[in-house]
Order: sequence, then C-alpha cells, then structure tokens
Amino acid sequence: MYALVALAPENAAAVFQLVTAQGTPMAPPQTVARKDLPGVVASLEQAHSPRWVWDRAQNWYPELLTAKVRVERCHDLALCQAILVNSAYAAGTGYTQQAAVLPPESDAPPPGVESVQESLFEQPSARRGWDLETVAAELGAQKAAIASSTHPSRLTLLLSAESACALVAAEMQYEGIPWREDLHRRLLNELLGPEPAGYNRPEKLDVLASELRSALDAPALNPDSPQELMRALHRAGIDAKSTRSWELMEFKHPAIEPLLAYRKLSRLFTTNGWTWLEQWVHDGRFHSEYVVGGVVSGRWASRGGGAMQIPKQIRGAARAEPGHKFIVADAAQLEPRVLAALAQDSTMAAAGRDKDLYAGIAAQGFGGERDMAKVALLGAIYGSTSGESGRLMPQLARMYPHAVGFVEEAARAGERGETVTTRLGRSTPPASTQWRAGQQSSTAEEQRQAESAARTRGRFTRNFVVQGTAAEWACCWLAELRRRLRALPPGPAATPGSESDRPAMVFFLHDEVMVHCPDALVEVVTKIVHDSSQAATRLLFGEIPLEFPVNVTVVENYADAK
DNA sequence: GCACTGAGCGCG
DNA sequence: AAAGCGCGCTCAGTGC
Repeated sequence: MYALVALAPENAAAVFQLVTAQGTPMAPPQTVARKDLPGVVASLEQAHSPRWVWDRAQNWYPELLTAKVRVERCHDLALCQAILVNSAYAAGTGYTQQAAVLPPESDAPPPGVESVQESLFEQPSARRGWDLETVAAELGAQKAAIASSTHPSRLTLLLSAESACALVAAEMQYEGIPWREDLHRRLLNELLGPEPAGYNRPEKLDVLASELRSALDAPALNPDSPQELMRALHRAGIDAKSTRSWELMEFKHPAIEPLLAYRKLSRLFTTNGWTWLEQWVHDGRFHSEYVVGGVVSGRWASRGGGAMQIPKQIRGAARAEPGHKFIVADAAQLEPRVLAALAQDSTMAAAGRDKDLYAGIAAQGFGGERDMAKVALLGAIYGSTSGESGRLMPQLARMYPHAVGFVEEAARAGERGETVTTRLGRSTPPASTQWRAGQQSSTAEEQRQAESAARTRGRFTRNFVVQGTAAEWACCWLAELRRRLRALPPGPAATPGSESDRPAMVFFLHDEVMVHCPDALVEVVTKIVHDSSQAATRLLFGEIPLEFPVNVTVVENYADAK
C-alpha cells in the first residue's frame, strides 16, 4: 500500500491519499493542515504502515521527526528520478521524456539549526510542490520504467535502498552526533591557545606566523596568501612549484617546519574552531545535513559543518552520552572487494579470504609487502599511470587479469564517450556535448587536448563503477541496519515518561557507520551490524565466494575508533 | 558588495 | 613514498 503525499494548493496544507500497489485509490484524497500532518501520518503508519511517496523525503520527513513521528519506508521520487533518468538499465523505457520537473528543495532549515527567518516570521516559508496528480503520475512512470527495464529487480533494490537512505539521512540529521563542547574547547586551547577576541589570530598561530616571517626574512608576509608565500619562498631560495605541504616537505629550510605547523593549525582554527562550534553544535549535538546521492557516484555528500570531513584532530570531542557507547563499524577494503566481486575475479577473492585483502594480495605476488599491494590496487581503481603505483600495474594485471581488465574496460568505455553503470543500475551522466565537440579536433594541439580529456573521462568512469557499486553496498548496509534496529523491542525509558532509549545511527561516512547505543544493547547491535553487512552482500551479489567483513569497535570516544 | 575560481587541505 | 578517484570548506584573488 502506498500513501501519496502532496502539497495542497495553499501551501500551509498537505493532501494525501492511500492507493493500492496497483495505484487504485482506496479512499478519497484528504486535506490536512500542515501542523496536523504528524498526527495523521502517525495514525496511518500505525494502521497500515504504507510506503510514503513524496517528492523528497527531505521536504517532509524533518518536520515529522521534530514531532517525534517516524515512518518505516518511503519512495523518494526525486532521488529515484535522478537514478532512472541516467540509468542504462532503463534507457529503452522512454522514462526520461515523461519525468516530471522536480519541485525545488524546501528552504526550511534542517532541525537543530537556528534560522534567522524563523525568528522573524512565525510560519515556515512557503514553497511550491507537486499536487497529488503529479505525485501519482510520477510514481506510475517510475514503476513502469522499472518494470520495462533490462534489470527490474536490481533497479527495484537500488531505488528502495536509496529511499531508505533518505530516511536514514533525515534521522541522522535529527539525532546529531553527541558532541562535547567543553572537550572541543579544551582541545582548541591546547593546540591554539585561548580563544582570541574579535578577528585576531590565536596565540600559537601568531607565534608560528612570526617565526615564519623571520625565517623567510619577510616581515609583512601574510601566510594565508599562496601568492605572497610563493614569492617569499623563492626569495629565500626554496624553489617549490607550489606551496602544497607534501611538496614543501622535500625542502630543508628553517621556514618549512613553522610553515607546515602553521598550515595545520590554521586549518583547525578556520574550519573546526570556535566559530564552527558556535555555528554547528547545539545542546550537545553536531547536526549536519546529509545529501543522499549528492555525489555523481551515488555517495552521500553533506551540507554545512563539513560532517564528512571531521578531522581526526577533533574526534575526541565526539563522546557517547552516559550509559551509552559508540559502535563504530567500517567495511574493510570495501572498494577492492567490490572490484573483485564485480569482475568475478576468483583469484582476488581468494586473496581476501583471510580478512585482510591487501595482505592476501601481497602474499600472492608482492613478496608480502602489504603497502605495495595496497598502492597497486588503489592505483588500478583510480587510474594511476605514474609513480610507484603506475609501475606496479603490469604485475597486478598479470596476477588479476579479470579485475584489472574490468576497470580497464570501464576506462576505455569512458574514453569513447560511452556511459558506464554500477551493479544495481546507476549510470554516469552522458558525456557533455562540449566534451564530444572537443573529441572532433583537427590541429595537433587540439588532438593532444582531446586525448587528455578522454583519459580524464576514462579515469572517471573507471573509478565510477567501483566507487558507485561500493556506495550501493553501503546504502543496502544502512537500509538493512535501519530495518533491524527498528525491529528491536523498545527498551526502558531513560526517565519515566520520556521516549524509550533506543540505539540510533548518528553518523555515516562512505564505508563507516556510527551507532549511539545504550550499554545494555551493545552486544545485540554489534551482531546486527555484522548481519546487515552480510545481507547487503547477498542483496548485491547473491551467493559469492567473497565476504565483506566489517571492523567494529565499541568506544566512548570517537577518537579511539580504529 | 557579490559571485566566482583556484589553491590548499580535510575526509573516504 | 606518491599525486590517480570522489567530495566540502575557507581564504585570497579577480572580475563585474
């Protein structure tokens, strides 16, 4: 059963309708004031547990969560449309021509983020959205596209997992990562000195800047300006081509050490310093907005606060609340394993049998040098041509002709301007007309540029099939994990009358998930994390002679994970 | 003053 | 040790 959700002509109201799986209405449409929506959703969820069909989960679910209403499953039309429009599996279905124009994203702030607008105007800002007919038509078009696609079951899985992830993302956003402001401040004090007033540099940063200026004999140097810095370095006899840290490390000069130290601390100060704390941490939680499918490959992106770039430096500020632990799980060597599975490379699969795939590959042909095996394999996935990993490619290709051949073929397809597709059916966007035009070149210089552009696109498509399929594995893992966590019986309430204290997913990072878990449930949730990963592997690849092991650590402090 | 790009670096 | 994939964020610098 589906519950279609749409905006009523006047935006303060919503309209919804229950329909059968075949699309037959089961009751007349019902109009509900926006403020009454959570109550209505809760009672329908209780009675029928329908699949909620809406333009975007992100436009509806946050306000339900704020009202403490959760749903079991949904169909996120925007996310599914984005996949179907490009999917090679649905290329012959004519879907792209029928797809409805998506309504804009709601500009309502994510919960937990203070909004200037909200304090000025009492009601949430108006937005345009689809009416019920459009929602029904778009759902019908998507279902028809799946049914007449070349791989209906894979696309069905992909779209339902993607929709489940839309719910996971909104819930994580709502929960936030438990974040101890006091510990973060202590870290900043230790590394940078006391919080500076106004726009001043913190003490330790200021000291390093002075050291740098005297070492370079450049009293007015602004170390934040790459151009000024470059000139000063050259004057001091440091002949660097750029001011990147890894390049500067090659030079022996008294200015290098303070410069690298300045860089590191400056980054902490500007990106994750006191301003970041003020802006993103409220009531002991770091709330960030996740953008499901925000990356071409299907990976998630994030908006605000840089949730997916939290430096290791400050992870000590993420602390489980009293009576809780963080269960931090990450999939071991996810991308190489995905490659072995995609290419059905049984030799590589055998190398991964004893948990550490890189060690297994090293034992099979790199004289036991794990680092060498890792560099070689990642080079194959990224399309490295030079350096150590480039040199190791022929050896890797001899050992694993299937796996290397698989990514090579993806690269060649990209170079020819074709699209490539993940296991479940996410395809790259078509090559741009500009790229195509560039390939029809006449002069030698144009020819050279065209070949370079072709190789660049080849590296993209080569990586896409692996990164994108890995994202699908992670997406299925999250969906399975969420389903199992929801099925846990409610535990006792922390305090009488409050919500029951359940484990909650609070963070996700490509191949890593963090659950904030009551102590009493750590063992059962740890098992659920493992079970979910096995389920994800079966969903994607069926029965294969390769595991996708997950490393789980139970910690109070995120810095202690791994 | 605003929008944009590039450099640099954080994460996987 | 090296510089190949995907992102977001901040600051400097540029162009309007």
